[in-house]
Amino acid sequence: MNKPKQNTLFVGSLAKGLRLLKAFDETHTELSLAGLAEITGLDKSAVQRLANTLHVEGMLEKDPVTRRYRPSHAWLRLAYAYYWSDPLIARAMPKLIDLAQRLGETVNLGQLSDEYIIYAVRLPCTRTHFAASVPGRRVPALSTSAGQAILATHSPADCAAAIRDWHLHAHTPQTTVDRAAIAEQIETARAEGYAITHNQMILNEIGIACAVRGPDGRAWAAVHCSVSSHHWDDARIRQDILPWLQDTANAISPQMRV
Amino acid sequence: MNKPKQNTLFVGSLAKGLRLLKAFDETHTELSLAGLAEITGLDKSAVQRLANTLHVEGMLEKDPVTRRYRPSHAWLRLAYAYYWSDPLIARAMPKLIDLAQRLGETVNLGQLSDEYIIYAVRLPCTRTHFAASVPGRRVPALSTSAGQAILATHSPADCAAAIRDWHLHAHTPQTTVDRAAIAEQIETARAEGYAITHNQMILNEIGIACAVRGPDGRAWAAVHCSVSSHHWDDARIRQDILPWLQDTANAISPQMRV
DNA sequence: CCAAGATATATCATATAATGATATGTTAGA
DNA sequence: TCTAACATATCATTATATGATATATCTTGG
Repeated sequence: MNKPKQNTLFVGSLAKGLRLLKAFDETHTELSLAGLAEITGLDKSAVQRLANTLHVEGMLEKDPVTRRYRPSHAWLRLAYAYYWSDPLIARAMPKLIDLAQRLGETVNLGQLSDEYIIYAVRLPCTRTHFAASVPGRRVPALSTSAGQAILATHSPADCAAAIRDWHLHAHTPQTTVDRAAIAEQIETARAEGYAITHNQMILNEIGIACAVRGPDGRAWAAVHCSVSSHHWDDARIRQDILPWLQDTANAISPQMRV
Repeated sequence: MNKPKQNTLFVGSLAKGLRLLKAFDETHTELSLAGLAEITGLDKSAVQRLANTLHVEGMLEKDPVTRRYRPSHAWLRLAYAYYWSDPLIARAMPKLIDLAQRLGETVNLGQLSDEYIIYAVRLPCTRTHFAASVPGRRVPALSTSAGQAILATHSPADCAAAIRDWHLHAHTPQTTVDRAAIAEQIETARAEGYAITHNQMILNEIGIACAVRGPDGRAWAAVHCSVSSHHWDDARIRQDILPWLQDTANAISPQMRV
């Protein structure tokens, strides 16, 4: 039917099965066969067989009464395997815990994943919206302080390309969609060594981030702190949060050769 | 070749692909083709095709130099989808955050998953071992305070069957492997309304848990707190932790019909 | 309460697409 | 440099996934 990839070492049935898994997100928390068929673009029969297989294999929960499918606990186990596989997580975790306790504010570890920042670790210290309290959320990198702090460590060329090409999405009316303005913010971040954003993902939210640099000086992750503008202003953030944040980011960064 | 399940609505290729995903865990953080073949029991060619497919579809990262495969960020996104799909998580999260802040100790939400407790939410407030700081870990239910608190809400028959049949694993030299002793502990939990365990997963660790009951009175989840026996004894736990823990568990439990 | 529409489940002949053996290319270690 | 282990590529074969269709079941509105 569709032949999107190279042949003979690409197993289409497996790829289709993965489409079912990826169909679930914030807005699709449980799906019927028909719903799955619509989202994935697969025909009824295929969805039936694939969903049944995933159910038998423990990857999909099935409500016996509504017959709808939901993600299973296996999805959490995969995340657990991820955490062990990424050495950065193990190095960062104890320091992030200390930081969160010291600040009393929500602390995150954001990682660059293509054009997006994915929050791999979240340590919420205060009630926030749900999306900010569970790991795995993915948001456009340009709109986040973490993304800006990371990009500020990349070469000017890579950085410019990112500012030009990467996706943007106005989560709030005040989300910065002007790419020139974003370029300026990143330049500031390059000069100052940290990034601050306002009202990007949600109103009255201030994000502040310091990059976790690799041995070559470039960063692929950032320590990030999210606070409410009701309780904090930029001056106090710079005074009471920034120093600890920078220390933590530096401590996580692997030692450079002297 | 192998025909383990019913036919015609079971897609073998998809099931095999899932075997590759499940091959990764604490001890297998990155795997070569040969390693994957060994763990999954699939032949070289199958592993080659399936791994390539998972890589192309973004489910496996591939180190260009070692040619080894690792879990990708997509695994975290699946967890994110899970969190949205489980209504208990949304209800529990803000209350767990409050509890963790109040206690200053690590707070977890454990859910019963077959014979195991899977820690869906972890809010570490103090440095612990890595396994206890990231969500998704699965441990035998009988060995955890969360599992005992949950089982104590089930019918005596179900409870007895669980104590008889469920898997046990001695994570420490002091892990309780005597099923009669576990039965007693669960009876105590039934009477007291909470469960306490010592040195089950790691030495010098005290676990305390209160069940989150459903509308029918039975529980499938528990709020759990893990503290060090160096800093806490049972008396102080009962006085300074237990009341808050119980309040939180009750607040998460859906209202019963009056 | 019943009928109509939607949705889930089951069946089956057909050819596509997965299979696994083999061959070639590449890396790492002695 | 040679050798062993591993990764990648190729290909004929048929087993396996496919999707159309038929039946059962649930849901909804009159």
